[in-house]
Amino acid sequence: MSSTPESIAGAPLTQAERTALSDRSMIDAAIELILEHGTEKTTLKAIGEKAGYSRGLATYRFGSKAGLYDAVCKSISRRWLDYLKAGVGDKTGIEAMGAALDAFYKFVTESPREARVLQILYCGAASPKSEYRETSANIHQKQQDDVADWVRAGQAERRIRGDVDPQSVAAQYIAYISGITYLWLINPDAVDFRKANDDMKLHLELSLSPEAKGD
Amino acid sequence: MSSTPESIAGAPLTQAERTALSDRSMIDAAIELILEHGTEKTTLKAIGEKAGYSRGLATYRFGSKAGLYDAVCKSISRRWLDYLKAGVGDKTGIEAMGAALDAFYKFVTESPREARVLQILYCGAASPKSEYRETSANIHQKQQDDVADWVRAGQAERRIRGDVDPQSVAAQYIAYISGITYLWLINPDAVDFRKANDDMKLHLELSLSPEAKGD
DNA sequence: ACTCACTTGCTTGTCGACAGCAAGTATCTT
DNA sequence: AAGATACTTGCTGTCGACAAGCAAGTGAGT
Repeated sequence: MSSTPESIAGAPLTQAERTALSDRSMIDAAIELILEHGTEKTTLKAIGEKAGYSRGLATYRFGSKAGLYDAVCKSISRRWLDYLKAGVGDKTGIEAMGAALDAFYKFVTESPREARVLQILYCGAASPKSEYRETSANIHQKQQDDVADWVRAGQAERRIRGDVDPQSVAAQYIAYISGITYLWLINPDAVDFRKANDDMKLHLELSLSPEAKGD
Repeated sequence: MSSTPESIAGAPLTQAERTALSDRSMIDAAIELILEHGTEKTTLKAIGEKAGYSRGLATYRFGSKAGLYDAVCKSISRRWLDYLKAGVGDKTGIEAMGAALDAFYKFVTESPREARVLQILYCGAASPKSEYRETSANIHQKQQDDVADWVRAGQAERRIRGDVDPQSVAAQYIAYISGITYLWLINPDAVDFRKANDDMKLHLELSLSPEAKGD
């Protein structure tokens, strides 16, 4: 009976390859199932079996349901950061903020499933005793700090008015993205991402550019 | 043996009064427990017993855990709408949007527990099969429509530039409130609500008022 | 105003499903 | 071959849900 799952295709896998494969499979299965049933109604048994393993592997590997969701969260976040990096490059100021909105739109349209699941997980992190709350808080904090840096750089180049507080602008910007994604999640038809982002870009221009009244 | 829970205080209660009392008690208990443990780790047994009843009453009365959370969501929403009405009155345009931000700040500072729980419940509504998703979607949609009306009224009075789309501005505005509340929830120290709202008001002024360049 | 049939509020017994754990088996590694 | 590591299976306590039962409230007929 040499037809173990791995050896069917030929060469046997190393231990490292086996764990990498089962990790990937279970994270993918989790994404699929969260999309369909949400985080609460998705069971570890369903995840393990959909990935082609036993009901117990997910717990064994990730320690707990929250541990698995934390891994999924980090996995999708990495993908999103790739989009972000590719879109923004080393732009700064209003330009960077506009490019990030475009990157986000691209992420949502090209990988809507990942985007949805990421937002669902972020929402789960809002619960008082969520075990991956730190993960969400750190990601949001880092993104907010990056935006604040863009604003500061823009101010240094005199392309953003000097009397705005970078941290506050960044908070507002991140809040918009988080909020619009939530609205899209609970009522996809009610949100026109393209239009909302274009309007946001216009408003950023109007409220941040130094040419306007004041400053 | 006339010392039933109700008759201790004197007059016996009517059926309607009894349900009103137990409903209220259970909703209050749920708010308390959600604050402490989140929605998932709060049990119906704990809610019923904290309210002074049996483990089974919550299920019996609200049908399911989701049914109870739906009731809590609606209960807190009503309170928030009171704040909103009192703060905005019949203002319109940018003024109304500023007043709503002030009302929201007041709600968050005066009833932080309710505000937190409401946001936690909204987050729970993001899950694909959440049974109170409709409730959240409706509330957000209605608020967005109200804001759009303020914008239209402001445009009619020539106090808001005519070339912005009311629906889009409203979406952006609601997204900001939703997003900043989420950020506050997962990391309360990182959000200065007062400052963020003041900045938001300034940016609304800059991007919506017709005196600026263009239009 | 008393009572008896009926309704409604609430509790308790029970069940299937779940997350998590520990002990066991199969597969790699040296 | 023998140890290490990937994975499975047996088990337990707890959960939400349901249904049957109990107790308190209600109202029509006398």
